[in-house]
Amino acid sequence: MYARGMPDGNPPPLTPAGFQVALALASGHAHGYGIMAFIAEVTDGAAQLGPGTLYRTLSRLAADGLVEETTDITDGAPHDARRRNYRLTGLGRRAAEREARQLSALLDAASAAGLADTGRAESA
Amino acid sequence: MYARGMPDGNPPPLTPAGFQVALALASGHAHGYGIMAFIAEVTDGAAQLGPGTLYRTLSRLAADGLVEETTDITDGAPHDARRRNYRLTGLGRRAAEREARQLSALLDAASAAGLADTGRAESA
DNA sequence: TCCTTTGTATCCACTTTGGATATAACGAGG
DNA sequence: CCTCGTTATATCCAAAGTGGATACAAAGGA
Repeated sequence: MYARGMPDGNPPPLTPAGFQVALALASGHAHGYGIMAFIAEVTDGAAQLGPGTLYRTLSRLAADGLVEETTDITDGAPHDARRRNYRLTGLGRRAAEREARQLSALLDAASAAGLADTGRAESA
Repeated sequence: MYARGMPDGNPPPLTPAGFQVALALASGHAHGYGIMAFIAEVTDGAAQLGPGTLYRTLSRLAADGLVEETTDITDGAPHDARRRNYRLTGLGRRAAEREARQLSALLDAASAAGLADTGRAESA
């Protein structure tokens, strides 16, 4: 029995913060501080992921098997012993993909309702 | 003083449920039950907005001036006295638009990270 | 009449979040 | 070497948001 979602089955739903963390990891940011910076940058400061939410979310994701800590050093970075690096597991990736699909459906509806400057397919 | 956000200034951020409700209203669904059905339909049953969250969210949005109750009957519907109809205010619309923009930014990042089957601009 | 569906409302327990606080290693400058 | 600002992780508390059960009642068809 795992905390949520079977490792081989369907991934559990992601919280908003969980999705943001997964997105940052998928974008090549491996450690906490980098994740915070990335999210702030992508959303232009609008969505701020504070340390409380961030580290709690990381542990939860790890406990659920969506994320795992890595030991391999990202060479290019000067090796900071304080850093803890993570990567998405297969399950975590599937969870993020699913969440993205759902958000996409909502945004399509938003476009249809005239709430979004349709960067999405509006025609046809 | 208003609960959150000035009526003329910047709208307050929407909760996930708040965005869904606003989206449903913008899509022409005026009352609670219809909103629930719409969200379930759009997300293909994945995101379920239960009655607890729904009605609580509606009152909160109303208290914050993002939504207002309407008395005008949507003719075409057989007039059901039980229904309470709502519409988005200007402030509410701006809040929803902003939220859509933010989600859009996150989804763009998700596309860039290979998490989404890019329905969005990937080319160029 | 009876039963199902539509419709709104409220309650409780749980999860999630935001923000403050603490602690410490890193790196640059003096 | 010492100090200071930044990077970095961790934990705590109070507040906010959510999910689901429960309740109640009107509408409408059989």
